[in-house]
Amino acid sequence: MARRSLEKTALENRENDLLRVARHLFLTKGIDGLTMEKLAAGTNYSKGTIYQHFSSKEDVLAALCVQSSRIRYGLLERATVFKGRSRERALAVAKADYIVYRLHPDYWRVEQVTDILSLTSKISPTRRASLDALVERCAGIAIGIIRDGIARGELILPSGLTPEKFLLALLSLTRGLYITSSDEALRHWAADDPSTQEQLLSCTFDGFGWRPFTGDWNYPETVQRIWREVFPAEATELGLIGKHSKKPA
Amino acid sequence: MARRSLEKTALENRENDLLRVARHLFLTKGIDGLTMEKLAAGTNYSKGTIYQHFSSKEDVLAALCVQSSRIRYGLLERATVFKGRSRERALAVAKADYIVYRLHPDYWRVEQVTDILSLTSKISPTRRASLDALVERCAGIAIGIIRDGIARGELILPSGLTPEKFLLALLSLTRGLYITSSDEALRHWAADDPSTQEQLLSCTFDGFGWRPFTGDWNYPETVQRIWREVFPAEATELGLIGKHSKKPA
DNA sequence: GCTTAAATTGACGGTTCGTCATTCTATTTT
DNA sequence: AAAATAGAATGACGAACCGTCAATTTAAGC
Repeated sequence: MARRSLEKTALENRENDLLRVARHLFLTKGIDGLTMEKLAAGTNYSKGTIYQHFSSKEDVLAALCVQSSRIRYGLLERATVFKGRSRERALAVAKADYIVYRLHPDYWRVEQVTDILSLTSKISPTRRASLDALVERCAGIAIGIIRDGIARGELILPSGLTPEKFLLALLSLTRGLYITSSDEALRHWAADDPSTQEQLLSCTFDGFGWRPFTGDWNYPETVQRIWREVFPAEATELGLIGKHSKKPA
Repeated sequence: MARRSLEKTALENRENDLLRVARHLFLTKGIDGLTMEKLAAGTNYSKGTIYQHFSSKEDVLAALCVQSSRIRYGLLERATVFKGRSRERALAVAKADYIVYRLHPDYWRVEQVTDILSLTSKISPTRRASLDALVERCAGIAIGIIRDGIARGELILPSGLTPEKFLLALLSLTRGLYITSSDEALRHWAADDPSTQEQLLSCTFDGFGWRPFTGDWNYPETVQRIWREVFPAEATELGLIGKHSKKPA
């Protein structure tokens, strides 16, 4: 049965090729620039072959989201093992999202667009299942840390607020901060610098009663530890860890 | 010159007709369901005529955003005259957004989609100018209230945080809460009930140091006042003001 | 070398966008 | 009233794209 069907790895390789080109097309030309024709032309496969991998153009986007979620999940798994208070670990989770945004802006944007356009119908069932499972697991990690904070008595949510609602607020903040191509005015002020995210997140954590509060803990040092201990490679790539590991003014 | 050109009101009426149908198409069938052909068929105008109003399909979306922004701006103007502490007025602004979301979900969704897809290029310049100006004015109202809070000493932002960044956080929260068609999981927990928004907003205001804090003020009463004094008609339409104006459990 | 089934292809039907030459309409001129 | 004219409306058309499928290619097995 050496050739009864295409070898598994060959299939996977081709799919990766296709997705790499798709990602590039999407990033450079936008969602309308990503067409099945161009995808075929850019990979030397025919359209028919592409449709053996993806059931539709939307399915291609979903496949990109799966890849993106895998990256995020990998980062989140590393973030969870960070030793520290629950709020420190939540900060590590936030940094994981920041890394996805900065190091994989193409993926970030794909997720944004796919999220907004409800293209559930044209995604192949198996891919939808994979994607749902991955998203669920990512959310589970965050919820887990929040629950842990509650269990340790470090996070005391106001009555009526569930961990899920709190997570929704945090996700909203993160996604809103890194929204691409919104009003120029706001974008201009928000910028991509990590300190803005840290400040806004600090205030939000404080507001929801997550101890230790901003004034009672050296969170800039926590951030440094996160970069060094959890995401050293990514920090280097982002230029956040130099020879002298001091935080620039 | 009675007929040198089509009368102004006639043109406007037709544009309103077109936009009403476009809105309906968009809401019921999604962005792909809104096509210029269907728009022509649904209004008994030909495609060529439609293209005298809108330079492209994206331009139609932008025109809908202009209408939406007008509605929002009208609500915001009313919110600003609310008598109370700065944080109370900020709450009124948040309720204005809630009204847009609940009473005009079609507009809300159009704004979401238009925001994400960067379709700046195909919008007619004059419409883009109108839209930018409106969005700017809406943001200006919110920024004004924030600045007022700072001036009165009721809001003390941490050093390094500007009013603009703070507003970005608030907008992110609002938009994130009312995001349509995201992960089913989170959507399910968040729901549309106003109390969730109020709770999350309260915590956020607290976290950013906006006095009086949640525990020091009767904000549920403020909410009641906002509905009664600022948005009575809308509250009735939403079923939030009944015969016995008590807040249901 | 022949058979056979899986893999690949690109032409095709169906849609949609945006244009533009043509047709229509109503006012102005003779 | 008839002709002239300019602005408004039309829909056929070219181009681009999606997703399909009959025809073709490829290579394994004998």
